[in-house]
Amino acid sequence: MQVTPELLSRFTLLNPLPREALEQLAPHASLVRYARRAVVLQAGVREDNVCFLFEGRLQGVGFTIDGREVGLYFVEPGDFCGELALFDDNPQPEFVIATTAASVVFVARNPLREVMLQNSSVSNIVGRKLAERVRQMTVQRTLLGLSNIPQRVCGQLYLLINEARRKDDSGEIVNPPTHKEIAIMLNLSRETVTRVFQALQSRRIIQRDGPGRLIIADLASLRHFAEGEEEL
Amino acid sequence: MQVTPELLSRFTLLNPLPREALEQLAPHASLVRYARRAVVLQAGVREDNVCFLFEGRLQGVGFTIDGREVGLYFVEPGDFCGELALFDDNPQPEFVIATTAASVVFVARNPLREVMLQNSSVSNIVGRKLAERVRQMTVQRTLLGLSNIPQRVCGQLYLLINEARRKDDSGEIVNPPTHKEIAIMLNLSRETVTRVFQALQSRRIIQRDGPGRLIIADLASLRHFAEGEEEL
DNA sequence: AATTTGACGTGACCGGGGTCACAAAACGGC
DNA sequence: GCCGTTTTGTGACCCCGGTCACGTCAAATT
Repeated sequence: MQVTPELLSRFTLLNPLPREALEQLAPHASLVRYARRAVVLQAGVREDNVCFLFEGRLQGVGFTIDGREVGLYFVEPGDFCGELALFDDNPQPEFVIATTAASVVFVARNPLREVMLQNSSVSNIVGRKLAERVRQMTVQRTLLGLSNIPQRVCGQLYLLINEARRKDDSGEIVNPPTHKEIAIMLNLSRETVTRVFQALQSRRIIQRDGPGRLIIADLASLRHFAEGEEEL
Repeated sequence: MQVTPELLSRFTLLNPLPREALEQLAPHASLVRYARRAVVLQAGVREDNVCFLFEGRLQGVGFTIDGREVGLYFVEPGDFCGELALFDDNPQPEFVIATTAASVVFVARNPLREVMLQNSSVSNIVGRKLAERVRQMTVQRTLLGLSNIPQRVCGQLYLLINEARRKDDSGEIVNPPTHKEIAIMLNLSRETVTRVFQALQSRRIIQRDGPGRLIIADLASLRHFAEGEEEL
């Protein structure tokens, strides 16, 4: 489906671009809808598109040699993935999979790369974004160092809230990831995540609200657990 | 200590730079020696230098809330770290520590950034390097997904050889990391790494050669273990 | 040479999270 | 609404890597 410059400008990465650049990119962009579980980006091959998420949620996923899934990061609406293709011609290192029905905007890599080079301020923006991803990966890796498992889960939950809306002492996660999706992010089994969630629910810290909405009723307590000031 | 353009050009990142750019950078560069265990880059503060490793080995290290060390990556001679400062003003996310006595070349971030911007081909090189780091982190994270622990250790060992010299079916690691340094990379205890090393030594797969040299006698077997085709 | 330090080696114990096996509930499509 | 599919919930068992507590050894420091 065709994409307008206006749609492109709604992404934080592209928003600072001058109008002309957006018009240059629009013909090389397309809007694609994916069902839950669909593969958005393939691992091991050179992907020729950068993928901007419009709605839904994506997850970067790797696989170990013995076939175990490894969760790498989540992509929230407005964010993007597959940006490594802008820097070199090496293959995409991980799969990107839709964890919910999602619509994404693909922008062809070569035109985007040209825009990046011509507009020197833009390559800054892209670089800044990539740097931010490295920081995210570092935080995520540090989470895995926690030997207290409930703490690890709480830390992940807290990160997920940051990415979404957050109020003073409560928050919510729309279309929360499944327990399994969280589990592979944290090197845990799905059952363990379920048990931690149970404990948090019985303490009225989190609360399900129908389908696709998780309410954080007591954000302060969650942070305490995440920071290890209190044991679950 | 003063740094010559020639010294700068010995780093793969800076090597493609034109002579004039190197001369522009040299006055803002300095050679510093560090003892083992010294902190080369501080976490949580804005670092004003990019750090090029001349000799020795560095390790990126994070700390969990409960004080546990988390190994993030190794830096081998010729490589660099602290490059995130080139992209934004946010703090350095992790510590970088010398695992052996090391000499590094600090290049002030602002001049390097300017060289990067003026020489558009150079920003490509930096971006490419950053992309490569993301790929490395992805591989490292995937290693942690392996539930078979000896396999995990073998995989790490194999990565370490790649970064150093490697022949057809044998190799060596000079100044190998300590067991503890490997352990924190893999979310393992030091003892577990020791035991795996013992197993590999008794099978004549690896072999210590005095201080500071680890010989991989049977690279093929090591790869088999790393790929899970054989159980240790 | 004596002392200290840090790395390596090794055994015993134990606890917690993986695994397996189900059951229940929620979801989605028709 | 109904039914297949997916997700969530829960118990029992058990293995294996963490932890602790040493001992050994080589190198650096005095």
